[in-house]
Amino acid sequence: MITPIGALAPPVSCAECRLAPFTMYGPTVCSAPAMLTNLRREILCISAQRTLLREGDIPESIYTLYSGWAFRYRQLTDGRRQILSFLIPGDIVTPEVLCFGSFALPFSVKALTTVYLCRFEREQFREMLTSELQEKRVAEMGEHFVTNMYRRLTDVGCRSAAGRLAQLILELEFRLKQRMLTRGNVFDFPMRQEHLADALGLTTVYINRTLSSFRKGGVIELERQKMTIRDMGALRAIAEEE
Amino acid sequence: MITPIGALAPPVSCAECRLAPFTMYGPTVCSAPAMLTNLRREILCISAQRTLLREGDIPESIYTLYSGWAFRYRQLTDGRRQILSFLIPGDIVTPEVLCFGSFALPFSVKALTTVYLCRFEREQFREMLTSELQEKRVAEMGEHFVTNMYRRLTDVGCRSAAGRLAQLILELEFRLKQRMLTRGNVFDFPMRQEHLADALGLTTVYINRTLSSFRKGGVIELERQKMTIRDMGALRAIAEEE
DNA sequence: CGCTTCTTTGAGTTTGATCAACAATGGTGG
DNA sequence: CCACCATTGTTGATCAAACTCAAAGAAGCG
Repeated sequence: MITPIGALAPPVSCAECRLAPFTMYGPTVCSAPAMLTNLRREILCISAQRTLLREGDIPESIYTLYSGWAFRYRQLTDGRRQILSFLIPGDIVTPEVLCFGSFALPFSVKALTTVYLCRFEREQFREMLTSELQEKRVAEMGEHFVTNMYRRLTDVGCRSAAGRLAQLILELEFRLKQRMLTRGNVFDFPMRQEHLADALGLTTVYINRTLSSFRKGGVIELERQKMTIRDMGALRAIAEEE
Repeated sequence: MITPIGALAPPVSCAECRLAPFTMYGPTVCSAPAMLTNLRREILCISAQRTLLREGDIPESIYTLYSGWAFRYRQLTDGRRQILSFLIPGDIVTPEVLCFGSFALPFSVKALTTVYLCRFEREQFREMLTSELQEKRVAEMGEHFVTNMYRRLTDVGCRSAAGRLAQLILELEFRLKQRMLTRGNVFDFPMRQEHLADALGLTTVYINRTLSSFRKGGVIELERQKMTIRDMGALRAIAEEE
């Protein structure tokens, strides 16, 4: 089942969360769902376009994204913006705060759609994860995190427009599939072309042309915020630029 | 004093290391230099162009760079290469291994000049830093690390060739100054234009033209691997692109 | 000195940016 | 339900930043 974008509030008990089992805090939820529910301080609903966290903020809480999408970005003084990453349901908004403790954020976070967030006390959440031999999970998260960052940098530094876009689509498909948020090759894709442009270091016009070349080539379909991968092989080939 | 590039072997005792006080493990060295020296397993000398660590390696050791420069990079199948970061004397080669423990490296590391490395057992080095209330330092390192990564991505994604190059020069000047490795506005700059190109997502030819425009504008001088910033204000202005 | 690796420069090309106009789309209030 | 307006997406024409290819100079090194 695909989550209707930004529409669902989290259940009262974390035990009923259909998302949690597939996240990095999944094992904790499975072994002690009541504990997690107890730690949850608040459920927040934030509408599309609102800023959740601002560069320089020192967050005392850990937020998990239950439904809807968000993105993390840095803004230059002249208005240009680099989107650092997209957040999908089940993501922790600031994993680096889990790893390193609180510090002045070097980025802002904005809701792309309406989102529901679960708020936890930072230290409690940390202890929960670091206590019962789950440091491993935190470490794993850190690894994924830096690995992903390096991949992004490599993409933006080395790849053509088509390569970068294909790479991003594949990354999102992969992450959404892990969370059981795809149906076959169809999944939510709520970004405006402007977001894609800012994430990939391109302009909206060029994103548009690249997307339509994908469409004309029968590689993807994209309509009303739903992405369909029509030709996975072709998309992979474009991504690898072989 | 500027370290002659890649020429100096570390002293027998860490207490005499002139570099250590300015690094992230500095406080430890200052309070217990003998302990650090005891943990040091080996001193390695590796000549320029040699690969220190390969993508996929699972390092059991922590290496610190005592003298010389190195760089961390990812290579695409078609030969293109993205340099992720440059390592200068005093840097830990794989800080993420300190933060997250050992894992398959998502990048390779190569010596840019001849380098001297100090090798430590990973877990011992970690314990040393995490024991005596110095988790804070590890966390700080992690922060700097991710912050820097986001800056890099933003640079490559948003900035012009001149902006990126200026940004890189300023970053290196800043880091070298912290380690007392500059003399006024002069510092070592051992990279070939090829390395700059691969770090910034540009070509050598274009790096060359951008560098010579900087030179003609009286912004920098670069000769025999020595960089001189002639007009810091101008360089900053180019970097910010105001 | 001779060889190789770097750097520099020129000419021509490409990718992706800019500018501008217009078409869809979606949400709002009447 | 429709008219209206604000976003968002699409397309064309033109432009510029950065790439490619190629060849000649410097520098470094045994």
